[in-house]
Amino acid sequence: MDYNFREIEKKWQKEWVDHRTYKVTEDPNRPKYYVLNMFPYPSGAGLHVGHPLGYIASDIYARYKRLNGFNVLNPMGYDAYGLPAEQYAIKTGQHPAITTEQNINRYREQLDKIGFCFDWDREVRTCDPHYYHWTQWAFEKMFNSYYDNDLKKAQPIDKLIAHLERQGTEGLNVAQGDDTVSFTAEEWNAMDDKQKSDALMNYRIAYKGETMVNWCAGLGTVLANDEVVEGVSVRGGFPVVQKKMSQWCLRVSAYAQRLLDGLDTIQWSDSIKETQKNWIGRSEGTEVEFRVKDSDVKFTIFTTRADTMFGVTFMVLAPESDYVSQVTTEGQKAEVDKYIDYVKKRTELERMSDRKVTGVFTGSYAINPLTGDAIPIWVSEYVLAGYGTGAIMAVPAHDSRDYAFAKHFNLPIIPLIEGADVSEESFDAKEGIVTNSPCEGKQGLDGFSLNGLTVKEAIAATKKFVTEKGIGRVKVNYRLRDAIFSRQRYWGEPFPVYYDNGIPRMVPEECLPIELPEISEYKPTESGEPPLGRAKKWAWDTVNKQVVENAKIDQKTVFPLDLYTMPGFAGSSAYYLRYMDPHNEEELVSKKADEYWRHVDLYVGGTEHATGHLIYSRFWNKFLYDYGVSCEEEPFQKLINQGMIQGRSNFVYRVGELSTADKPVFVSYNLRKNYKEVTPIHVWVNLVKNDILDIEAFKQWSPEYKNAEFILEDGKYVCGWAIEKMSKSMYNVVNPDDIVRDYGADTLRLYEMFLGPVEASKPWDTNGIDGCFRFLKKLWSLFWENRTDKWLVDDAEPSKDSLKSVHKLIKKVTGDIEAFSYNTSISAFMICVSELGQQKCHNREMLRDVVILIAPFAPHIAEELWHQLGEKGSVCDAQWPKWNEAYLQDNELQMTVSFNGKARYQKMFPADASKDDIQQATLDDERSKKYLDGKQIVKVIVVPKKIINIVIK
RNA sequence: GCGCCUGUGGCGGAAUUGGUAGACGCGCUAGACUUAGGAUCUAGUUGCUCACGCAGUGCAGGUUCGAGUCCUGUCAGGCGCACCA
Repeated sequence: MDYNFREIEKKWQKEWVDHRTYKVTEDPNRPKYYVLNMFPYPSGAGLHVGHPLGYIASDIYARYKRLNGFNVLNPMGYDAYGLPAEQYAIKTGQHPAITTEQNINRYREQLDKIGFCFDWDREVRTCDPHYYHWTQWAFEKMFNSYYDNDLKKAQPIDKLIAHLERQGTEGLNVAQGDDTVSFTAEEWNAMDDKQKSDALMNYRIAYKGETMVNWCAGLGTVLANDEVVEGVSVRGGFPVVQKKMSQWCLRVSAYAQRLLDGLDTIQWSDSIKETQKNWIGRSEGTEVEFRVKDSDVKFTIFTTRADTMFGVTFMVLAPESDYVSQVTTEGQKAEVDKYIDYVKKRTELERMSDRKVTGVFTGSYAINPLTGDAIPIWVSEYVLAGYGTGAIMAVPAHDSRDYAFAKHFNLPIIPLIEGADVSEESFDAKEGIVTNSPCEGKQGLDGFSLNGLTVKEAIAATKKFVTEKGIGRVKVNYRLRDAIFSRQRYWGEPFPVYYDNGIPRMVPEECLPIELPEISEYKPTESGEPPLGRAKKWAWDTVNKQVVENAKIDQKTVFPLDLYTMPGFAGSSAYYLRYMDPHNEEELVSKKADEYWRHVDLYVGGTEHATGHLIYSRFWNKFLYDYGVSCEEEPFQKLINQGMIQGRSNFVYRVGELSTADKPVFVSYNLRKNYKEVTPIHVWVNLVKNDILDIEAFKQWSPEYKNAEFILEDGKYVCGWAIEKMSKSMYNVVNPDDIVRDYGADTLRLYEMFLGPVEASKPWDTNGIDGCFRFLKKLWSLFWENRTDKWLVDDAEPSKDSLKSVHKLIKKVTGDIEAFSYNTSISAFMICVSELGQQKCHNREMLRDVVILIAPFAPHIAEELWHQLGEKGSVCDAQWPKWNEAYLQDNELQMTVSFNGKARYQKMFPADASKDDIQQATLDDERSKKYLDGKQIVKVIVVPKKIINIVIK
């Protein structure tokens, strides 16, 4: 009987579906394990071989855990909202739901062929109202919450309102917007609804704010910071400008410290933790208040170099800063306005590509609180409005940006560190002894001086001094910005928000979900409203039927609904919780399910989500944790980042001087140097095997190659190759379906893992796949003799060698899977199977263990062999074998004898020989005499089981 | 500029705590069986050398009886952040 993978795989995939082999339910008697893949966005292109890499890796781990007695949750679903379906809809008028559904079906078909152990009963789709119900619900919960800095957790907004009613903003320590507002209880109580609503927006975790946003005209929508790279949109590469707009935002910044601290409690790679740390950007410094000369205006700056306060020679405000208008003098107003106008017109891209020194003097002076000096206040775009306070003190001697500015505008530079030469460039290092603080002949405030201290000491001393004097305070700043949460798009979750006289109100919880309406066209409206502006009738229906009735408001009133939709990361921020209890209509996840599954134990996905999804969902989960909805503060315990699979393109070489329009001539790779005009042309990789072109297939590939001629080497046409991104235009996309058809799913699974470490990026190269295919055939031939079709399995006593081979394998594979070192596991399988073959071992027990071990990697063949061995049930429910150390021991040890660290010869010893025996026997050995030869023995080092090193002089 | 990671044959990649570098696979070479081989099997395959041997993990040093592994410097490639005060 041959290894007929087509029949085997078809048969078992059907059995698994029929028997619900992978269905999982909460079972308090078994330990749980939660394996999760980042769910895919179902794109129209379908899967290529790179996509399943992570799924296979996690599938192996899930199966391994199950074989070890764990109750394993391994779900799959779809991140179904997204831009491509919507852009396709704009072009063709086809509803994105239809496109998405088609793509999902295609994905599912492809996934099913690979033999994953997903529990499809738990599938979720972010675009399903039963699912986004809970996305909207979480948003409402965030709207109705604020962040208490003392308790370090989210709290119901009612608690804050009660505080405001009692004592205003007095004694409040909460996360809030950039402008700290304060008012009394009387003032609060005197406010009308609209004013109160506006004031609360400053505290809500989900809030609507007038903020600087990344506006992408090309996409017609705003974008979050992680969706913009180098001034252009990640999707589409359109330019992005900064614009002030009223948008929904999430106060992610409130959780900055917890997001940072949480990283120490989870097992993620250093590089991704580092990326998140950078993104959060914690920076400890000092805030100092500067008074404006001849004015009541005061403003605050943030600095990490408090030690340099004696060297401040000018101040700089961000162009967007509110202080600009307050400090600009009449005489400078025209020039400042002109400058601000210029800055506004520049896109992010321009700002980044040309870093010109620009700026303008406001006409005002600030008073340095330590020296009493009056220093000019400037405006420049190099100071960012979004970071710190949007204002800085400039110390040109010790900051390169300030230095460039000072040189350009001829402002003074005072060096503050002994021996620092600032004639050519600034001295930015945070080291040295402080001088000129204050300068000779001058006096610091109350005699304050930093001279003679190290930089570190000076920073500490200044912090202490300004705090005591009440002119400053220690402050921690974060680079992490609040997430802009609304998009001017159609294909996303609608906001459960309606407007009552301009006041945003949440749709009552019992009316959720607010379903995405049908609209006639997917473009923005003529008046510039988002696409949902076209859904007037729907808005009326929804509001009246669902909201107004419920709120018992006059039926004739039509409240406008919010016309925005939520961004892509909304739906992916809590999907791991929903998988725990996907059909629950009452809550996001039941207490019981959540407390059983708790959190994802193993999360597998790409690094590209490091500063997006992986930050947002940690934030989202922490918020839900504060309310006890999620019982773990960190959602993803261990994270594995699978590498990207690049494409391996093949080329044919067209010879210009020999080709005509209807008869092109191609030269084989190694002969191309013999011709002058040789043009490489991408050729579809499916027409090439082991870099040899299938000439007939190539001729049929395209009409223009019908009459092609070939200059061959050794009777073959050899193609060139290159590593490129896997893409249609390079003709290097490899479809897993083709591999499954030609080699089977088990070979595909093995080969994807054998390519290299899961975490490494590597090119797909089908050339090596035969090795894995051969291995499975060899495994098969331990059971069946191909020629005679004879069943070989017997119950004869296994030899010592066979026991050793199999137990070595058990030990190796167990260790390797735990370490996600799948490629070395497969090597071990190859060695073991080849050893058993040589030993002619067909022992039932040995083979049974091998079948269980291979089951996570190649489940189909394992299941088939399992049944042929006469075992009952599925191999999935077998018990993972344990190795026996006794079988692994040798009765003889082969050790290497070296002299002065140089290996010389091999020597055999009894396994139980003592160190002294080994040492003596080695010194007595004839071969040793040659190297000893009258030299003195300094030391003998015996490394157990490995090496004897004799140090001689 | 700051931070992080990686450098091993023709290729993908192996090497517990420092202990015979190159496992395993691809490719290549030779042989066997074949009408045939892009099937299968066997043997070989880091380089130089007929050989004994010698050299060898980006480069230069260091620690050690012994370094791919540890330390210092340096070069190259990749990733993240970036006018963040």
